[in-house]
Amino acid sequence: MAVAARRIGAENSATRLAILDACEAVMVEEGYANASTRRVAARAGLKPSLVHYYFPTTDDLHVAVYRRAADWASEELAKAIADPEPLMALWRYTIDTTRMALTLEFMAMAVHREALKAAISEHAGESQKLIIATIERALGDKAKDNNPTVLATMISALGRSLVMEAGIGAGYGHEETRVWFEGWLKGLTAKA
Amino acid sequence: MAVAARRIGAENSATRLAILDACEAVMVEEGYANASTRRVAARAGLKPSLVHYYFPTTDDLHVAVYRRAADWASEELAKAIADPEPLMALWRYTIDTTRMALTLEFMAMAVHREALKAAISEHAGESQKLIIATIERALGDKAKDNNPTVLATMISALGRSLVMEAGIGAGYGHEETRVWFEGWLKGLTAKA
Amino acid sequence: MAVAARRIGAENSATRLAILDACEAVMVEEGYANASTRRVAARAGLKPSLVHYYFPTTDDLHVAVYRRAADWASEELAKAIADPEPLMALWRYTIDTTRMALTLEFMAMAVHREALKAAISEHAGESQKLIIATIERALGDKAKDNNPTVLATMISALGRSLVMEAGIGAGYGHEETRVWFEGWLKGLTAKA
Amino acid sequence: MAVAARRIGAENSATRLAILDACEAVMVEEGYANASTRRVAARAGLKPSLVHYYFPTTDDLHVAVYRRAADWASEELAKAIADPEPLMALWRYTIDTTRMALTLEFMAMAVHREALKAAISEHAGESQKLIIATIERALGDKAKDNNPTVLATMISALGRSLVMEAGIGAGYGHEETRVWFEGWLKGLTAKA
DNA sequence: GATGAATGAGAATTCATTCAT
DNA sequence: AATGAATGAATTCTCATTCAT
Repeated sequence: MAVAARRIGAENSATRLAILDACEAVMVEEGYANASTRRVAARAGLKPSLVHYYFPTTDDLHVAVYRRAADWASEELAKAIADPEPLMALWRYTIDTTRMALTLEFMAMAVHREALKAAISEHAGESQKLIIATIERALGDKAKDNNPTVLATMISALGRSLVMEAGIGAGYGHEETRVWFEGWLKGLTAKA
Repeated sequence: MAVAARRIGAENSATRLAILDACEAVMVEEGYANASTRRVAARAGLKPSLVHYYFPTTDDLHVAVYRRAADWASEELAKAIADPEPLMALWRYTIDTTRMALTLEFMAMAVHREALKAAISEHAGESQKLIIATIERALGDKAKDNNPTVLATMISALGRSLVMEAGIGAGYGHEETRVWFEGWLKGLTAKA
Repeated sequence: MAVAARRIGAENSATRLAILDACEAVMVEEGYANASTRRVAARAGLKPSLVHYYFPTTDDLHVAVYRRAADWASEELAKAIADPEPLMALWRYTIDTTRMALTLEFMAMAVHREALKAAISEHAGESQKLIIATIERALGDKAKDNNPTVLATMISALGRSLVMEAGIGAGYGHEETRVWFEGWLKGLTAKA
Repeated sequence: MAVAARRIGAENSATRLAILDACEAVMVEEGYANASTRRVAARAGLKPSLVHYYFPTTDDLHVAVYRRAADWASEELAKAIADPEPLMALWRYTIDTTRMALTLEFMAMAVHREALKAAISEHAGESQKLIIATIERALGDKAKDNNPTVLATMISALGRSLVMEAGIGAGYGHEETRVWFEGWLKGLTAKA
């Protein structure tokens, strides 16, 4: 678009943040399909027009919410990596329900939205590499017997599934698996 | 299943099936949020009123699509279980992209829709039990070293993640994991 | 679009015609830029949604109004051509203020709207050919001294200008020109 | 002109001129209906507020654009009149596509806008008188056989029609008429 | 079994305009 | 001289749903 880049005021104006918060809340509670500018505005106690003032298109809003969430996630990941027990910290980071619920909402949305696809894909790749490197470090010698890439993927996959099924109330056997997996993870680190 | 069929017209009228097909296609291609009765009608080349004639509410339609998909999935699962190599068949069943893409769409939708939550939860539970039993049988003695419940959950989790990330174009390290996991699965079965 | 052609009921349902009438009126009185579905609905005493039911997009509505007007114009032209004094009848047809005001509105609109451009272009070409043929016939021998194509173009050009400037309240010298031109036209026919 | 200038800031500040240029461009390319302050601002690479700073209301902006265009036109007309071959120069001035396209846009707009109606009407009257006087002078004795007022009106009418139809891609027979008319005009002047 | 008509709600934008700084 | 914030009104369009035939 030819439009002069509409950087609205401070990237961190209180209003802007309120809108992002509201949108995030609506997404988690009612699903991405319901995160309309109207609903978000209502949730934030603002006029719909104001939402459009800060985020010209609904897509812009969604992407902005994603970016902020992704940035937070990166920070959390950085902390986890710095933990004395990085594997367990990684696992806790992965099954953090609140964050993961939002992530899953974005993943569902992204399947049909190019703008998000790109953003998520990039962030996911970076995180994944970081995680693999951390696991490698954490395992030390044991990395030979336990492929870090495989382990990283397993952790994400399992974490996602647990949160996902908790969301639908399904999940027969998940508690049992969680317990077993945590025990196994601890075993890995303990001897390492 | 708990949901009462609010269907009108023959259960298997060609029109009814065409509507279900169209709805499924829209869901996979454009996401559940876009599976409106109008879009589905357009896709099927039918009038919107006709869709409402068969499925009074949009929810009825979505649930009907889910029910049919779940029934198909159950049949596929039954076949997999009967396979001479049940573990590998289970794995192939799990990572069947087309089916899984639809399933993921339903899972995303269900988080915010009670009617589906119940339906999915029930079906998932039944499948899971069947899968666990199959794994137990397939492993025989080895079931002691490889908890079948954990294995079942791992298979689903990994399968879902692979399909999910393929959908977004993300997935660093997934191919490597898939290869490793299939090898490991084969190893299990080979000796079993 | 994949949508099943949405032929709404009888091409001549009363409602449909009321909408076309209202749109035409708004266009003439407030200009094409104000012929919004809302305004048209208000004018017709109908709900805006109903307008969209009959004309999915605003463009569809505008084009439909144009087509009807063009059909009417063709009929009027046919009558004029059949008149015992075709040249004068043609002139009267050309400076029919009501019709011409609408035509001018469409021409202004068409400059920036492809769908209309094509429709107008086609209709104008057909009419022009008919008019030229008529003039040729009316002039008989005199066609040698008065190029029918030129005359046809002059008649349209002058007619348009007169109506146009009457609309703006400008038009110094137009009355004088009109009188002179009509006298000249009469002279042509008289001797012919 | 009658309309009071509601201008703020220097009459010729670069910004003000940039806004006028942008508005003119939008009008020609997208039509007056799309010459909103926002679109104009975007086109000029400026903030919408700035446009309102220079032109409090949208109408002010449109009128200012018209005024400038009218002034330019008057200058061009003056040059044409001073030409050794004033009739041909007048004709070239009339069918200058760029200028005429803008004029037609204003005429279409003026039909429904009082402020413009007055401005255009006044300017058109002045120009017309000037043109008639010029033709009278150019024709000399021949003015008896070729009514200058009629000729002036013919020239405008034909010029407008040619540009108008070129804009819509219509115009069967227009080229032929143009050639004939130019020949005729030359004939008039040659012998004069 | 099917469909046309109608409606109210909601969604995404766009816009002109005001105001405080 | 310029601009960010805010707002209310309009606009186009989509949707689910109801109803009468």
